[in-house]
Amino acid sequence: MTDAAAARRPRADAARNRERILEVANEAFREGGLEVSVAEIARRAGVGSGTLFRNFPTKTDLIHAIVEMHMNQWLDVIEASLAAEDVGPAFDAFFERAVLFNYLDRGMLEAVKGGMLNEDADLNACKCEALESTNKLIERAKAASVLRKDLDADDIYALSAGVAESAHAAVREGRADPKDAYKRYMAIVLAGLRPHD
Amino acid sequence: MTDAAAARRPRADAARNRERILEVANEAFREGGLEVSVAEIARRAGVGSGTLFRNFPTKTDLIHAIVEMHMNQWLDVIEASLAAEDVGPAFDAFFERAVLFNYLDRGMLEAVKGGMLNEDADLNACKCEALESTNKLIERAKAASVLRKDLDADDIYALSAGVAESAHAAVREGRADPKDAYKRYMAIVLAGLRPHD
DNA sequence: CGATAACCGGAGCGCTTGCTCCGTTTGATG
DNA sequence: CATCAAACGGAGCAAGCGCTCCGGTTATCG
Repeated sequence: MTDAAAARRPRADAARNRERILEVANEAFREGGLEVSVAEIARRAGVGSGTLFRNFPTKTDLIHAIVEMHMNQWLDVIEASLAAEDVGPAFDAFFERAVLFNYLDRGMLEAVKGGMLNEDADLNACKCEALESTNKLIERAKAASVLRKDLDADDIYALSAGVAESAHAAVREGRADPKDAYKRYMAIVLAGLRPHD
Repeated sequence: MTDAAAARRPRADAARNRERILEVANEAFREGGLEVSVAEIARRAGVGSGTLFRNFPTKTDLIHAIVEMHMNQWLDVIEASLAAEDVGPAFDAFFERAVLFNYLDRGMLEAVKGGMLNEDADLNACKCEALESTNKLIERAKAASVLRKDLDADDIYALSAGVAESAHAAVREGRADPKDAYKRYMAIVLAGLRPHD
């Protein structure tokens, strides 16, 4: 077993290339969206397209790998939010991170919109876990009366994506500093999320 | 002059084809977004691609024609909203129409997002006129205390696009009737748009 | 009812994209 | 250091795109 594992350990340069491809692809998709060509990514990674396709037989496979990476990081975010003390600020901070998740990464936003999470079993499992944990957070927020009662995790994620899109629109028109363009719209939606009196 | 005008009047079949192409393209873009191919539109219109390109030398030209069509209709919507009596309901109804404008037409949403309005002089003029009229409506809403004071027309359009995207997300997850999926999210944003007490 | 100019359809061009194939190079191993 | 499977790079393929070109068709009008 140890032999087999050792024998199958990839060559050093191969491992380095794989990592570099993921790194570069992540950055490229974040800035340029999923339509960035595979050739472009290979070029930026200083690698032939053959090498790229050996690691990720399909462009979709490459995207999946990156999405999975982000999803796992996201699960940590949820966990951290669940560990916070004050429910009100915790929910607001969580919502801000959800908005930023969509706002800062064109690729992820497009991947989610394109329904990539639903077509892959692993990612779907990840997503279900995230939804479940998020719903815990949401129930607490409802109990603390900082959130309308007629909303669930899916709604919150849908709304966070919407805020990100609104902010993108404002930036596109050159009417806001890209650094915090999302904040005004987020504040509006957060206000709308409070229980009505 | 009459002779020249008459001589240049297009042939009956040509005019019919042009209209049919616009009709079909509008529908195709609405449902499938701007990435619908020109060949596909020609096919659906029962026309050769040569005919299509004679009427609209560029795919962009075709899109411009449709966008202009919708923009003119939109100017009427604004005018009608300005003519309404009760400011509060008028603003809410206007916002709903803005949301629907983005929600029901993938092509228009993408055209706006792609910055097509800013690159064309005619459309840009149309857009400026729309923004100006919309700001009148907004000032009235502010005066009637149904709208935060720190917002303008661009903000409202950005937010309406965001609501449409949120609704699209909900529909994509199969969690809402496409017919009125936008209503819940719109209500939330509208609540957030009220002046804070 | 010709004659003719306007109009038609679709084959085909050039380009880009995701992906494959294969001759060459290179890191690991005894 | 020699050996060789493993990994490399990039030329090349098929498919799809926007767009052009041209031989055939047809609406229009004297």
